[in-house]
Amino acid sequence: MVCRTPVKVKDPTSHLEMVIVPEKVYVLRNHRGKEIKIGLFVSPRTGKKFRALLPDAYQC
DNA sequence: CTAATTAT
DNA sequence: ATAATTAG
Repeated sequence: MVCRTPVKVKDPTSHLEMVIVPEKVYVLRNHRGKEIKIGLFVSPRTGKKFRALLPDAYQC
């Protein structure tokens, strides 16, 4: 799932709230059916990669 | 602890 | 191979 929709996430490295497009998005579903969405991001400031929770209603 | 993904 | 990510 490659996305273009910007999301507001907190960059853990710079501790800044930023609106960026996730590089990759995937869903975690445990054996009990609980789902969460994770985005893989690259911080434009540090170039560091990080993962963050996405809003449940996020679409690419 | 589990799930999926991928950078390290 | 392991960390990181969330929530219950």
